Amino acid sequence: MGQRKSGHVTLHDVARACGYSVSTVSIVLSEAPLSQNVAASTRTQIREVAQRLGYHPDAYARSLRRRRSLTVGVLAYDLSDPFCIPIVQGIQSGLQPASYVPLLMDAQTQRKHFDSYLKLILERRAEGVIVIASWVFEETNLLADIEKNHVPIVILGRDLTRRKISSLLIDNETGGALALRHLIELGHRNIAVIRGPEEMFDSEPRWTGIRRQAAQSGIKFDPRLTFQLPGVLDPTSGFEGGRALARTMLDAGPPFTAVLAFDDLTALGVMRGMSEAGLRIPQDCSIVGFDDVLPAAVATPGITTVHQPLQQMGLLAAQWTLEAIEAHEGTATVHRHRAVPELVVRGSTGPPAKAPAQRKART
Amino acid sequence: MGQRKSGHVTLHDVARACGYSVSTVSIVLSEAPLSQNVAASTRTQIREVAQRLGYHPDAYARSLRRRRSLTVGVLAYDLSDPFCIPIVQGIQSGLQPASYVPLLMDAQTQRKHFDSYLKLILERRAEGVIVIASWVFEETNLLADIEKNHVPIVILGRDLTRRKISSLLIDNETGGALALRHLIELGHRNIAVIRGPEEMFDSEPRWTGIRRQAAQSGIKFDPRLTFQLPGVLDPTSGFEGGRALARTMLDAGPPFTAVLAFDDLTALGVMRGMSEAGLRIPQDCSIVGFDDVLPAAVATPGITTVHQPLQQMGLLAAQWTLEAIEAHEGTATVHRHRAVPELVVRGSTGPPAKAPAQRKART
DNA sequence: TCAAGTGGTTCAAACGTTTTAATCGCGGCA
DNA sequence: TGCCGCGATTAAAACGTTTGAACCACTTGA
Repeated sequence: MGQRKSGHVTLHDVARACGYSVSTVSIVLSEAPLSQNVAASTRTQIREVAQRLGYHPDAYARSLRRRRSLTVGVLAYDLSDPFCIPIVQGIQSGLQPASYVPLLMDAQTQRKHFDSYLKLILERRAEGVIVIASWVFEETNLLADIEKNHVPIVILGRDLTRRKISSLLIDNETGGALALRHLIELGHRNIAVIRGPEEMFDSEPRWTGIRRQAAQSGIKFDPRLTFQLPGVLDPTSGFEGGRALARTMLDAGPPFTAVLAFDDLTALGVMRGMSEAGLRIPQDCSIVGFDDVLPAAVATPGITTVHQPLQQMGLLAAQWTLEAIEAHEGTATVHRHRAVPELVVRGSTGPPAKAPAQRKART
Repeated sequence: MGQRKSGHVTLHDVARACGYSVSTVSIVLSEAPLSQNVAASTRTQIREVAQRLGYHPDAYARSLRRRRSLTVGVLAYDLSDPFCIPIVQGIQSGLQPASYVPLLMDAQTQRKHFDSYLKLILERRAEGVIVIASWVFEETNLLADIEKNHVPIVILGRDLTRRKISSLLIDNETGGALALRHLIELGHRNIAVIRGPEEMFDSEPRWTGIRRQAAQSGIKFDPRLTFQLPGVLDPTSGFEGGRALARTMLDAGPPFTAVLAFDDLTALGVMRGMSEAGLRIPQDCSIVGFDDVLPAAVATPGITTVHQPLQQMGLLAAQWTLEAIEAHEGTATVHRHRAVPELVVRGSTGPPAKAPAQRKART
């Protein structure tokens, strides 16, 4: 057809094809206020031609001129962690009504990706940035660049309010306490604990909450039954870690009737490990997880866990971002919110066995 | 500082700050061939100032001028389906080396999103489009628009080669046959089957493969043990469907020793349902899934399933796209590939029980 | 008759880059 | 002396839009 060098149909093409000027066509197709002055016949004609040629406005040219990208960068540390998905969906639905679009980037737990995607988001002139950071996220100096360019940031999973960055957190302490309390209320006293890896921000506060609750209930943890996951590479390593630790704790001595796992994948790993050792869940040993991700919900028995309102958190993050964009240069308030966790009781927990957990069969 | 109306630092700002012209600065910062002619001292000075001001080139202006966006649109039908994630990761790693960036959109199984995101991808001048379509994907006329604008498309999960669109498929027939054969080899004869919902493209060929294998092995399915999942809303509905059907099949008569489920989530649902009825997996009933998604791998027992090389498929899709972009207007070959499925045997299958499955306890 | 609308349409400048062609001072060469 | 080449830098046009201001041919009110 009448295509030019570039493969795309432009305003020019449409203008030429219907005999009007570029301006008129633009006014009509972008439904500018002025389009009321354009004769109705002209309007329909232009629209018709545009449709026929398959015209779509060039977002680059448009954003350049309008100086708005209607884009919010979303940087997730790893999409293959089921934890991220509901958050992203929440963000998406929060952005929707303002007709903003997420520019979604998956860092795949690699620092270099993290940096380059942050740069990319900046170059694409996202009007705001939302970072989902459960780890990897060390204070890049790119953050400084983002601030220099006056792009508002919201961070999920980490408190950076002291750096004037709105932060959205899970109340890990309360969550940890909640999980432990549940076990205690069921009657468990000898409880094995698996702490998260050092690199994760969630590990420490969760452990703090657990100890707080333990102290409050007059419970002591046997150090021989307190473990720590090694550094994480990918989300499934939590599973393998839990599985391995299950054997360790069965082999290495002291009796216990329940396991408090760092997160759901770890809990699932423990469940597998226990099962391989011939134990039944929850009759021989109760297991609690954390996060309430999909695999925990659809396992059998379902994993009792601490639910986090991930979707709402995503939504809120989106709203904060939009608000900050709106405020523009103005007084962008720095928010902080701790989402309240909720215990979800499923089949993996029950009253303690009379005889404490011990290996029943060999694999 | 010396900021203008727009919050962003521009080439102009840098030029003014260091006393050189915009051209020189551009040449240096974009490392154009000409930059060899620029005095070394000038170069370092410019770089230094740019760094200090936090300059990042405007992707909009740049792409507009260069007429390249270095972007490939990726439209997933639903990111919350764990099925999508490995594909997306594959795509990402396939795009990486060519320094293309995925523009990732999640249609969330909503038709309207699908359309508007496809439009958006077009407007953002993605140089190629990859569609992950297990359903919802009816022939939008937007597809025609994409073609009019000469943007190459690759589609995953559907054969559209007759419309000259490169298509990447799972060999559902072989996969279905594989799953059934496994059960037969274990000695199962009375097998319940759960077919996929009509709306999904995978349902029919998978069922065809199953019947082919059945005929070949001289097996007949009892129509009272052949079910179909109702239309799907979200990925978890497969779970609920399976759970409900487990009860149905136990209640409604004929004996069976194994269940062939449409996909992993359904299989997990069946497992839950069976367990609630007091049956043990695999002793009392074997279960096979399809897809090999994360929840199936980390459940206990692990779900025996048909693995699909999702990541490689994503990679391949990315490579095809890049190739088509490269060819540009030229002879873009239309590819078709059927990925070969592979059986993954886990704990959910075993030899048939002496006594066929039947309800043991009430919930 | 003239000024002031009015409805319909267009000019032209801008947005922030990239890139081709030009500019400029200067030493060397014939 | 005039010309060339050279190294360093810059002017200006283009990419596809949007938009305030202008334009034009009318009509209308005074």
